[in-house]
Order: sequence, then C-alpha cells, then structure tokens
Amino acid sequence: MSVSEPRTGTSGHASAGRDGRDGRFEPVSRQTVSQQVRDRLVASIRDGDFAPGQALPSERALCDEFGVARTSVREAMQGLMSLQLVERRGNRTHVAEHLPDVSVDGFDLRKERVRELFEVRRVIEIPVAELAVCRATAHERAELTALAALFVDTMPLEEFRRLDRAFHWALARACGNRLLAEMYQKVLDALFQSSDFGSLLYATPNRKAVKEIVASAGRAHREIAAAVMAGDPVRAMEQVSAHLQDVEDRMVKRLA
Amino acid sequence: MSVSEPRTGTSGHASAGRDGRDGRFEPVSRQTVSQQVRDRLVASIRDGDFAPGQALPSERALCDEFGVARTSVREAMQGLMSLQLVERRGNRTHVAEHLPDVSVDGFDLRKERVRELFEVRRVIEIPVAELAVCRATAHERAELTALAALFVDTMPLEEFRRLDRAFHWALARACGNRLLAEMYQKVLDALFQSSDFGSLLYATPNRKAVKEIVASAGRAHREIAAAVMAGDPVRAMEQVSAHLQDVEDRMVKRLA
DNA sequence: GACTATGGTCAGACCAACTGACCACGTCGG
DNA sequence: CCGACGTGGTCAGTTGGTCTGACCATAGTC
Repeated sequence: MSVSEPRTGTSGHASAGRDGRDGRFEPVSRQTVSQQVRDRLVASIRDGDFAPGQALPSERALCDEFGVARTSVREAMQGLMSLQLVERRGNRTHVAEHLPDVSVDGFDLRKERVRELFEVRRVIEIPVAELAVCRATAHERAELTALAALFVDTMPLEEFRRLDRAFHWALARACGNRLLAEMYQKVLDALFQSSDFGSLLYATPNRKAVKEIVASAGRAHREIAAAVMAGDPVRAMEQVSAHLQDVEDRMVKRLA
Repeated sequence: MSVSEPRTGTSGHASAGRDGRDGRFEPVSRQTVSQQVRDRLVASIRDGDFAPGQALPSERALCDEFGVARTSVREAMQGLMSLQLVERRGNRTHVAEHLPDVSVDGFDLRKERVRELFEVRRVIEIPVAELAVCRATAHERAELTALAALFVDTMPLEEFRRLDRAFHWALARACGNRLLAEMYQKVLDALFQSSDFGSLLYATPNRKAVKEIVASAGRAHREIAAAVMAGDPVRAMEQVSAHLQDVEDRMVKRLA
C-alpha cells in the first residue's frame, strides 16, 4: 500500500531501543510537508470548501498557496486519490462526487464523541454569545446580522456550510477575547472536520431532511443575530443553547 | 547570528513571489526537529519542570527521550544557551539561576492578555468543576483530595508549581469529557508557559508574598477538592471562581 | 591515577524537499 | 483543422536537515 503513512514516527533508527525511560518527554512529532498538505486538503474537502464534483485548483496553484514544491503537492494528491476523496478527470482534478465515510469508529464511540463535542460547544459558545452581546462593536453586530440574513431556506448545501462556519466564527470574533475565539475555533474545527457532521448533511438520504436542517439552522442564526443586535444577553444565550441542542439531536438521531 | 530563527518559514525560494494570492491556504508550517526540541525544553523550564540551578539530563539521555539524534539536541541546546535559559557548569548543563524575562510586549498588552486568559479559564474551568463534581469516579475524587492534601503552606516553590498543575489537570480529567479536558489543558499550557505567570512566583521580590500565594492557592485547592468530594457543584463552582479571581488579581497587581 | 560520564567536534550517509526542466494529453480559440 | 495553452506525469540534480558512529578533552569519582 502506498497509503500506509510511510515515515511519520521514528524513521527506523531510534525505535530500536526503548523510548525515554521515564515519561519526561515524548518523542518529537515528525510530519512531512506532504502529510501536512494532505491533511489540510482533506480538511478543506470535508469542510465543504470544495464541493463534491468541483474542480480543485491546479497543482501549480496549490504550490503557490501552500508555499511548497510541486513534488510535495503531488505526494499529498496521491494520498487524496487513494482515499478516494479526489479523482482525475481529463486534465483536471476534481473532488469525488461521493465522499467516502472514513469513520471506522464504533457506534457508541462516535455517539459519545458527538455528545462530548456538543458539551464543549455549550460550555464555550454560550459564554461567547453572552460576551459578544456585551462587547461586539457596531461593525461586528452588523456583520453578524448581515451574515444571518444571507441564510435562505432554499440555499444550496454548499453555501450553507460556508455560511454556517462564517457565522459561528464571526460570533467568536465578536466576543472581544482573542484567546477565547481561538479556543472556540479549535472546537469548531473538530466538528467540521468530523465525518459525522459532514455526513449529517451530505449523506442524509432524503432532501426533505436536509432542507429542514438548513431552514432550522438559518432560523436559529437569525434569532441569535437579532439577540446580539438587541443587546439581550439572556435571549442570545437561550437561542444559542437551543440551536446547539437542535443540531446535536439531529446528529445523535442519525447515529442511533 | 546563529540564533535568528534560521529557516522556519519558506526556505528562501517561494518567498520570491507572493504567497497564495487569495487567502485560501496558508503556507504549511515548517519546524525542524531541533526547533521542536528547543521549544519543548523552553516550555519545560518555564513550567518549572526543571528548577533554576537544577542540572538538566545529559544530552544523550535527552536524545533517548525525544527520540532524536544528539546533533538535534545539541542544536536545541545552543538555542537555550543563547536565550540564557541554561548554562554549562563543568561537565553538566544547568538551568540558569535567573530566568530572563523574555516578554518584550507592552504593558497594556500583557495585562490585557492576562485578563483574556483568565476570562477563558473562567469560561472553561467553572463548568469543568461542575461536571467533575457530578461525574468524577471515586478514584478521581480520591486523587483530587490526595493532591489537595499535599499542598503545605511552607512547601518549596518548585514543588508547588508541579502540584498546582497536577491538581488542575486532575480536575480536568475528572470532568468525564476528554475533548473538554484537552481544551482546558491548552489554556493551562498557555498560562504556565507565559513568562508573566512564572515571574509572578519566581520574580516576586519578597518571600512573604510568595508564601502568601502558596498558602492561598493551597487553601483554595483544598476547598475545591472538598466540594468535589462532597458532591456540591454550586460550592465547587464558587470556590473555583474565587480561586481564579484571586490569582488573576495577584497577577494584574504585579503588572500594574 | 584509572575509570567513567559528559560536553565538543567531525565525517559520512541518507532522505525529504526544492528546482527546473521535459513530455503527453486534453481544451479552447482562431 | 490546427496550434497555443494549461494541465498532470516524470525525471535528474541539488540543497539542507537529520542520523550514525566515531573521536577527543575534561570534570568528577573510586
């Protein structure tokens, strides 16, 4: 297999003996450039930055963006192809139409993880909303409202995902605490990169359920933005809490 | 200069043109092995894992622990010496007695950062305490109590720092949510690695103030452990909140 | 004084990554 | 229809980070 994570750990030498005897230091992590590029591309595709079927930028363009040589981009691309996330079509590389579900985890494990994820979201996002109500600049409030207004019940899934992330990130930025926003983005990354969340949308079989999700989330976002605009922290917290509960319920139901 | 962060970013080639035109992808990060080792050692020293004046493990021992060659450890060590964090004494390498204050930030910036840091701690740590009260296993409760009991008003600063971290980490682990604990540890890392926190203890001029900090924090930890043991979430949250406020006040006062 | 462990230094090898070029093949406009 | 252009595919050569294994000088120990 050319995909089996060639030399990530010790490159065959230090593994001979035992690692550090007592547990003072862990061995340093080693990630090749191509592995980094591959991971970032995987994340981008799972995030929906590139829709299924969409053409990726050319390898040379990606070299510019990542600041790496083409050999590295190509190695990463090989990885994506073996994961069946992308495919060559004629002269271009396209995102696969049907993103394979990479989650091989057990059921309970995944359900448990979703539960944990949303617990963390509640812990962080509700205070974030409260702070945002109190501290957001006029410009940030306007941005949130504008973003919320962009949600349309009939919008394509593609655009919904982009907007969804943009909205939550804008909320995080508006809380006036860079560190907190950073922390929060880490949580969101974990969510958006999870295949479960992606499949909640892309793999949901009937279109009606997807439309329902889009409509419900759009409504919730508008409510949150309104609360921020109105300067009502309690209402904002309630709306966020309800929104999170709604999304979590849908995800758990899908996994059940 | 051998210390000027040689080739971290683009290695001199891609920087010729502009980076990725639109902001789709950031250039990948590049960290050499020696840089990783250096950063980990710096963190360890700032964390107080090695006290000022204490001898470091031998270079060969560090090779084992980090799983790297001695050349890499030596490069890292050169960095530490230029930072004046360590010094050679005879045949051994010792942590410098007087850790230099690397913070070159402005005053307001640092104060603002402390404020943000503790805001995040409050957001995360209070719910963590609540969850820990509700979910901790008997073993975890016992561990917390045992840890808290180890705090003695007259304990050496060195040991206090270790115990302090151990206690808060144990609390995080007891909350029954791996993701949340992970998140929380990130915040703690940011705190313990900040030179301001280190200097709060090591640089505090008179011994009386340090003793007061140790005593106060020890008391707070015992109170928190008692609340967890008693299964009283409200009291636990109050105690944590008070403890955080106390530490933040001391840090801000020092910076003022 | 011999032994041992440590820091200091070096030469050789390996490999990831970059560079720059070339080719074959689609696509698109003239 | 044909040629220019952009794409993916491939390659040889170079650079730089890292590992290996050896050697030396010196400080501490028995």
